[in-house]
Amino acid sequence: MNYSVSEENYIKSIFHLQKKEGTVTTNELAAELKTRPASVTDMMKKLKTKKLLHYQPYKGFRLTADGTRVALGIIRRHRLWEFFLAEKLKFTWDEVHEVAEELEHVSNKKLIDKLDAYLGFPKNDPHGDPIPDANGKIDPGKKIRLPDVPLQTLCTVAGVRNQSAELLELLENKKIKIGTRIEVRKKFEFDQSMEIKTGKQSINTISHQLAENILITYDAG
Amino acid sequence: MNYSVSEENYIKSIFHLQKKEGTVTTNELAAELKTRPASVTDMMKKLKTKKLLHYQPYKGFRLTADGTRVALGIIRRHRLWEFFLAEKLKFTWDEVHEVAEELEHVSNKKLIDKLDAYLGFPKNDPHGDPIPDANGKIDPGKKIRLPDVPLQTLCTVAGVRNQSAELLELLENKKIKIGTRIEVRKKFEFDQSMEIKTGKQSINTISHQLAENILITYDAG
DNA sequence: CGAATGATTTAGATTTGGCTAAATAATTTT
DNA sequence: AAAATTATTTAGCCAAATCTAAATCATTCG
Ligand SMILES: [Mn+2]
Ligand SMILES: [Mn+2]
Ligand SMILES: [Mn+2]
Ligand SMILES: [Mn+2]
Repeated sequence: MNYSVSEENYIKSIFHLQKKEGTVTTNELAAELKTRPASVTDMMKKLKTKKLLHYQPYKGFRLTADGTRVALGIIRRHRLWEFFLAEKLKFTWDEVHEVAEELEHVSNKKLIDKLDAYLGFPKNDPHGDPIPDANGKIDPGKKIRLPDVPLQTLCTVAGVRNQSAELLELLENKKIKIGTRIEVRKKFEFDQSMEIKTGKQSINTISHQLAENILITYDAG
Repeated sequence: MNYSVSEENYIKSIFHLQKKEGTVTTNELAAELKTRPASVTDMMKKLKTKKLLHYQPYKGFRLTADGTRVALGIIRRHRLWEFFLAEKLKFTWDEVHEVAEELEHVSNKKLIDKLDAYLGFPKNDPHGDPIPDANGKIDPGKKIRLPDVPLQTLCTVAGVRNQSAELLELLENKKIKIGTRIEVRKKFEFDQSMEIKTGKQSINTISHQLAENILITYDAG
């Protein structure tokens, strides 16, 4: 039940990559981790024997339920430290990630749970991303940024991250408001723009900047 | 200028061990780190090529000035985290060491200096040990526990760690009071008792419990 | 002094995580 | 449906940090 820094970095990357496509390829993961495809294959075999990964040679991979639980633990640590760094140590939001990248690997449960309590059980890190609780659950009513929603998942607009007139104008034009039902159909690698379906039928393309400012909740159930 | 977790653990252990005897032996260090003498020899060669160590085969080793600087950086990180864990996260003093043992290896200077500031530049960790400042200096007027003083180093009694009648009675009997000049002559492994010279000539043996409660400062210069 | 003893180093293996180059599988073109 | 291209895995190395067993150095004692 204890994983090396290297294993943890692989697990976390797989978790993030599979949000986009459901399955992760060797080359994608190698690029993300700045390593070589052959090294990825080696680690995949290892994580498979540890039952953290569904993996068939040549077919890509996905985390198992166990793997997902481990990933959420790492993400919890990462985001709690980011919150601490920004809130208490006065790092700016763009500096916290690099430091949290190291702190996340100190995996003492009592430390993290006490840190969580000390920080007042924050719901989101300084980038707006949700912080899993001690059981690895993300509050079901929790607001998530639209780019973090998996494809083909129906959800509901719950808020925006800033109140500028420019943003509100754009939202009005796209007919997106609190309560709008929304589903991401496709994400374009090139500029992170995405095709969404809102309401009953209308299909629309929105920029990454816009998507980042839309918060949603998953639908009940 | 960046060292592995393993290198750091070796460096820190050498620093602590050489306080007692000035020089450290292979077997001592192997016992301390729960590893084998052969592994120690390998690492000593490596630290020597990095100029952190004075080392002649069969002759034991000592940190160089560079090695000492590195050691003080690790000790600074360790003790600041211990202070944080006790003061902010409400760990008890006997729980902090184990967690700090991991956190000390996250060596981001900005992180540590901001943590120091956030904590209000504490002078001592929860065990009473002094915390080196950002330059690796221990406040020259800082109070150190007598067991942490190297052998044959003249220093001055500056305080005690508790005010119980029992302690004061013993101190009076041994003729130790604030301002007494004191020098540790010998430490006995068996019970950590030590032979000290106080004032002009009197040689005396004191227990570890007593020594731990005597705080000293180094003499000027 | 010269053996015996104990401490230390050397030699040779092992594990983990990484790399390059070559082989093989899958997909896309023609 | 081949051929060409791209993706992935295999094979063979390497470096760091460990270990065990054997060799060597240093010290002590008869
Ligand atoms: Mn990381
Ligand atoms: Mn973040
Ligand atoms: Mn450590
Ligand atoms: Mn301490």
